[in-house]
Amino acid sequence: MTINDVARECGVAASTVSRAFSRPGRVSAATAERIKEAAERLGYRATPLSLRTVTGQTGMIGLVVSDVTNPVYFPLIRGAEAAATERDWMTLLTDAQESARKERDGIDRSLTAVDGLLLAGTRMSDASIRLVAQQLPVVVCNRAVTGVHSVVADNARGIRRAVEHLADLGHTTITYVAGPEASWADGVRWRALREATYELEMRAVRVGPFPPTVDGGVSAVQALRRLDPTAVIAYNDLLAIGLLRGLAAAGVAVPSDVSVIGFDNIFGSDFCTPGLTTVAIPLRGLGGEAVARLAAQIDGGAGHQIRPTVVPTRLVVRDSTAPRRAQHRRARSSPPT
Amino acid sequence: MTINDVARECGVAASTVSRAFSRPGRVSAATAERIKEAAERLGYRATPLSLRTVTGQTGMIGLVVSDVTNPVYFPLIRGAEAAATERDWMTLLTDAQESARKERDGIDRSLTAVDGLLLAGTRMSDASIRLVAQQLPVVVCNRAVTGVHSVVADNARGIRRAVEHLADLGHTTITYVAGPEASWADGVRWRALREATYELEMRAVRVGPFPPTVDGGVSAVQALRRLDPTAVIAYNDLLAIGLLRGLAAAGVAVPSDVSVIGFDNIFGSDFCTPGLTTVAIPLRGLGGEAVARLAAQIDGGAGHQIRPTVVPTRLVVRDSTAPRRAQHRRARSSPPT
DNA sequence: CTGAAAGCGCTAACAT
DNA sequence: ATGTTAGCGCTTTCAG
Repeated sequence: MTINDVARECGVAASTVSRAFSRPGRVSAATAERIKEAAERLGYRATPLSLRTVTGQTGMIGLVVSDVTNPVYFPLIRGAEAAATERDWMTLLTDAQESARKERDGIDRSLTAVDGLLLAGTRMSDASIRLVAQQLPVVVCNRAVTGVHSVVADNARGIRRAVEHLADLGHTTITYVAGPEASWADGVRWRALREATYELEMRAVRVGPFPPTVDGGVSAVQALRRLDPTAVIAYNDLLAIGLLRGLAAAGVAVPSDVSVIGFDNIFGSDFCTPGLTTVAIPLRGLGGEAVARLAAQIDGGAGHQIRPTVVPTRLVVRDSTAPRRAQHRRARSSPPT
Repeated sequence: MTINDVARECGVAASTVSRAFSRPGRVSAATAERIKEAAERLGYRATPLSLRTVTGQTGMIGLVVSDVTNPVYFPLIRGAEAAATERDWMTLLTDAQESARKERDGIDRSLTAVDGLLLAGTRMSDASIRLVAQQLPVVVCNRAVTGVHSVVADNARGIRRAVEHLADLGHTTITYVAGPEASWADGVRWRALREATYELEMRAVRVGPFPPTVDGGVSAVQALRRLDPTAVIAYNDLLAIGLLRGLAAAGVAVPSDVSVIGFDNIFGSDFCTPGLTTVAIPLRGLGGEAVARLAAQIDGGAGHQIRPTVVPTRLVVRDSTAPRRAQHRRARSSPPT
């Protein structure tokens, strides 16, 4: 069923059928009606991909995530999907599976298929990203790359809130459990932590890096125990949840022995034990915002301001944080109160 | 950069360039080399979407999920993604957002863009699915539809194992907390539960339906408390995790007062409290298998056996199941042992 | 308001 | 082994 079949059926030219669909108003109401009716009857469906050859547009955007399996992306994907659908775009999903090569390949293959690209959690270098952005509209999520449009969370403010919260609870030293070194967010969070602790006259300690997974968190506990911290902020919730498990297994009580704070407020951070105090990012909104920025580039052409869009963060206090324990926990035999 | 630019650069015909890429061996090694070099230099990239007009193929498959936010789909999406990439296909993702209309729309829009369609957790009627399957290759995940290719988990065996496990623990009555009525899996699981309990001379009780979400599970607790069950099997893990939370809030101890079993083994079922005993589905494999079946249809043409591919399930025993409590729990004031 | 014709990037006959 | 030609489904001039 092509546009020609519909045209023949209605006794009009193919171009008229085309106009009836893509240029409403440039065709008389009567014929437009007739055409739509015939199209419906014949079961004709527009083939947006044909446009690629003639207009250069495909009506699709690419979404490359570093790992579809990571719960952080759930709301982000949905937000992007919804915003794309609203603009009548379809979403081409690519899972990099935490592999730089797969990511590059996926981007390469997307390049000619999409009108724009969303990069979420990319592991590529800034230079590589800029190279891609030269070829088509790109928006990077949760990372700032000079010269490339991006949408980032207000990491610094989130960390600041977390540190203040711990300060209120009487903590004086905060241990940061670091995520991957290639992660832009990890750098920003650690820096913000140092600044905030400095201002509040606290101490900051860093351990890691660790893989940003539950298992990574479990394995981090060993390093942590030597430090015997009273307050920990983890790079993200996955790591924090792993910490919770590892600490429980080691007989360290959270939050009475040590307070733990995560980042992202992912699915599961509310029903782990204890419920995780964490910095929430409006990931859904972030995804939508990213698509909006992409749309601005695609429709509006080049230029505009290239400064990152910043979405706010907030601290969600649950049960993994508590006042600092009075004395040193070495006397493991001390009876519980 | 088109095929023509490369052709001009090399002093050959466009068709030769085309052949150099898509029909290796039908062009002399020397020219092939020359062409590839020039293409590289000019930054030419193949545009697979153009093929749609001439070959009818797009090199993309569609993946429609009822809710991208549901953790069950993550391994499935990844499995499908990986299998598709292996075959050099790209994945067009559509999120139905639990809305039948959005699902229909998404499918409609995919129809002309993809070579085949994977339906995961579809809410459509069997008839509608068959209608779609008439228009292009379709594989349904986790649901059997006569006349349509499908990949399903061995729900019955999973339930059977769960029931046996509870029987071993001395339980005599099992309460099933049902999921959505439109869900094929819900029907199958409940039926299997009835059969298994019948064989083992136990009793089966059903409550619900409830939305298959954590909140749904929390709200199900009210209905459950009237029944005062000793063993519960929930439609899925989301529901089961909600149950765990609701029961804890109501002061009912799991597993000593009541055993709870879920289904799916989703992310989070291991770190909720207590760890959830659940029936695991190899979702990743299921997604890969579904793509394989799709490939068989696309390449191999029509026909073949249309019987569902069945992937195995297994029971993962964690901490939410225990021997049946000795006496009736009404005396809420009885001291803990 | 509508038709005719050209052309998008590419491949598939059909020649040579 | 390679060039020529036609044509895929669609939009876009350009006429009328």
